[in-house]
Amino acid sequence: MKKTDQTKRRIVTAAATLFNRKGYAGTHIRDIMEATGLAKGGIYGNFSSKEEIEVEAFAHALRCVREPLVEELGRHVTAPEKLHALLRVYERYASSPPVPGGCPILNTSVEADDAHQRLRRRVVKALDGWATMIADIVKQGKSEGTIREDIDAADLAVHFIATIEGAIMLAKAYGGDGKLVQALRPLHRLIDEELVRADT
Amino acid sequence: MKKTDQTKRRIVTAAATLFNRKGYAGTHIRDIMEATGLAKGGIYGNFSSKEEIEVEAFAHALRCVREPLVEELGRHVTAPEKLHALLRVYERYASSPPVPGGCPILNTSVEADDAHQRLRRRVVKALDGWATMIADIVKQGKSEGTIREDIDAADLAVHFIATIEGAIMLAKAYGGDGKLVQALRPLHRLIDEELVRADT
Amino acid sequence: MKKTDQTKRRIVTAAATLFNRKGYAGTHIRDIMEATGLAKGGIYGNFSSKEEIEVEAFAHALRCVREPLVEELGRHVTAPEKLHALLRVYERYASSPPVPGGCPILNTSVEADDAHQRLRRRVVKALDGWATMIADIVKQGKSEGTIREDIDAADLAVHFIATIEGAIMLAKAYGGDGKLVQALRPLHRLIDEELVRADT
Amino acid sequence: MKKTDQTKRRIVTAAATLFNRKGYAGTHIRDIMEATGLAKGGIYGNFSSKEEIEVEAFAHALRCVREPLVEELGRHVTAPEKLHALLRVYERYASSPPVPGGCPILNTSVEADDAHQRLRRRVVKALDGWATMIADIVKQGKSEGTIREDIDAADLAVHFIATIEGAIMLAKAYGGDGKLVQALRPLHRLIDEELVRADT
DNA sequence: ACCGACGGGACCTCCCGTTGTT
DNA sequence: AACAACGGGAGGTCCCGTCGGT
Repeated sequence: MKKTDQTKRRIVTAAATLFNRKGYAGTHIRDIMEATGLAKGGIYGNFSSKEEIEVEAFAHALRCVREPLVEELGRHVTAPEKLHALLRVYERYASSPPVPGGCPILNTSVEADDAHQRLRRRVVKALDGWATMIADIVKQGKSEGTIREDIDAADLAVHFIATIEGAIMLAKAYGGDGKLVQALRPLHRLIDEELVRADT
Repeated sequence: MKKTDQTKRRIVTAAATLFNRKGYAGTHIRDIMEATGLAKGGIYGNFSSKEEIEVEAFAHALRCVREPLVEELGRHVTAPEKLHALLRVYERYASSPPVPGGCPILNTSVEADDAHQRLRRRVVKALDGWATMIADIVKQGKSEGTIREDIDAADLAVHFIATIEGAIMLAKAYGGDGKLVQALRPLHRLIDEELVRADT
Repeated sequence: MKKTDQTKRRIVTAAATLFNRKGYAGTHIRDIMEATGLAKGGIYGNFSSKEEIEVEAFAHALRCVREPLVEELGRHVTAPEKLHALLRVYERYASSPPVPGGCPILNTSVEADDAHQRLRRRVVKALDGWATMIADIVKQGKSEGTIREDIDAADLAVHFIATIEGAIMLAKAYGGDGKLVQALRPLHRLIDEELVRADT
Repeated sequence: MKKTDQTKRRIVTAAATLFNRKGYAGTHIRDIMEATGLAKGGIYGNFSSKEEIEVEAFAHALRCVREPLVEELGRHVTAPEKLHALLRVYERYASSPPVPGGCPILNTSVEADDAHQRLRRRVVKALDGWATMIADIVKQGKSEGTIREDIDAADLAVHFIATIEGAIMLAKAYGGDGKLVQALRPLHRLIDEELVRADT
């Protein structure tokens, strides 16, 4: 029972990286075999199909992405600080991403067309969760008086997510983190301006 | 000569849509055959490989994306108006995209890993061209006095592009244009605030 | 009418060389197109199928092989001289073959299995003709008193042909004419010994 | 490990016959599938490419050719006897060849043009080995006093090989072993004459 | 008479998933 | 539980031959 879980974990971990780097269609069972050192039987004994691996690997990638973020947010107190910290977490995506290959949400969303409804639904759920997380920070900021009351939390959350994801795409295309920092800089300024005005 | 070009165009057009919707790895020659009504001979008589189709299809998709944008920008005079118009063009991406399947730059960038260097370079070139286009509008705004002098044109361009691309990703994931509009709204406000402050 | 023949000749000549070098299965219509500068229509307007080209190309190759041989034999009078001359003709096969690629009879014979009965029959006819030619020389030698009466003309002819063809094979494998000369040398000696003994 | 080797052997054996009969270009994977009863997965699980099968099949064919020859030579003592025995082995090539389709060295040599350098090198190696084997017999004959000292071992070996190969070609073309025996008969006589003169 | 586009099919290779085996 | 062999099928490429056009 424990051995099984360990092997499943090995497969899922390796697959998550491969899928994130080469896409779902571009990653073959053979790649996972090589990455895990397992034979075919070892993989299909733990998963019934490639799609099942895809779903679990995506879930695993999400956990890898979320954990360090939540941890980092826990280190800060006020909402603006948390938002700044969130941006800084993503600014490190190019140099040291939680899962190699960029943001799994972005990558999966782009590839998950009509033929991958299962993954598409998971992507939406992940995005909803992420948006809620940001919106909650904004609400906290309103409660604690650090963020203006007339700011639409949902709007801001969606705006942040969009910019962050687009910035990660740029980072992947250009191959460095320069564009990432550049793209997110206005968000830092946005946070400070909301705060300032909140005081006024 | 005319017949060939016509058929090539038919292939490229169909392929551009297919690639944009299902990805490069996820689109098969068979799909292109069905979409064009051609047999294999008809396709490989005009292109020597799938990769060649990919490259030309991406170029075609770029033209489809750029043309309506340039056209729309030409209808406006001042820089802020142009920037608003640019955002509005992309807000229509969910309901009526120039190429079905979302933004070809985004989609190609996400799929183009180390194994597709040729496409990756084209993506970077496209992004550079787009950034230049936006930066030029900002510079024009400075000249005409509608945009503050201390705005960094390049930063703003990258920020816009990131947000727009991320918003298109959201639109594709959620399946409507609600998130798109939501994500871009702060950019509209940003434009107006730059202008206001420029007056001050 | 004259133009057609000229084009057919161009095709046949080019095809003969290609077939002799790369084999029938290994030569494609595209190769013939490139070698002749013709398009598909130009080829299939003169021949109804690849097999028809094969048959005519083989016939052409045979003529190319036979003509210089007959011509050379005509320059000599006695049978032993003719036989020596014949061997010398073939000793030049490696450096300057009448058709590039070796002996078309050998090449065609090896490739012509059950699926190429038509070519196989032509090969046999060519071999029969060649054997007859050699046997006739031997018979002439007997008449003129230069060759012993108890020599079997047919046996000698077949022996010569076998050795010559095998020697050509060696020349192709090794890439020079050293082995060719080496393999045929005993035949020269054989001729002289037959003559000497005939005198005894 | 045992199962694999068995299947590989099955593939190699079947392929050797097919290649020898229909040529390398003329033999398709489908033919090997039918001959072995295996599916594509079974073949490409044991060999990475058709070329790899070609190389191994040629090596196998060589072994099939050499073994009975070496065995037969071992049954004789003196050099002339061995040479006669060698010829007799090849005289049986038409009726019962070690590999159906004729001599693999001949067939491979004829087909192996510039595009098959790997096979061509193997052919040369096989021919060298064969020539050495014959030359060694001649040298043994000189030592034991059954063959004249002034006979060039290498020349004789090459001559024998050429005649034998050419004779096998004739046998394949004509479809019986009559020509084979006819072509090799002078070699038998040559052996006896060398012996006789050695005594003088 | 020749060109060039195309249909249709075959070939090699690879890939997913199953099965027998250890 | 993991391995290794295999079935079955699809994908990209190429190739023969036809047909409309010039």
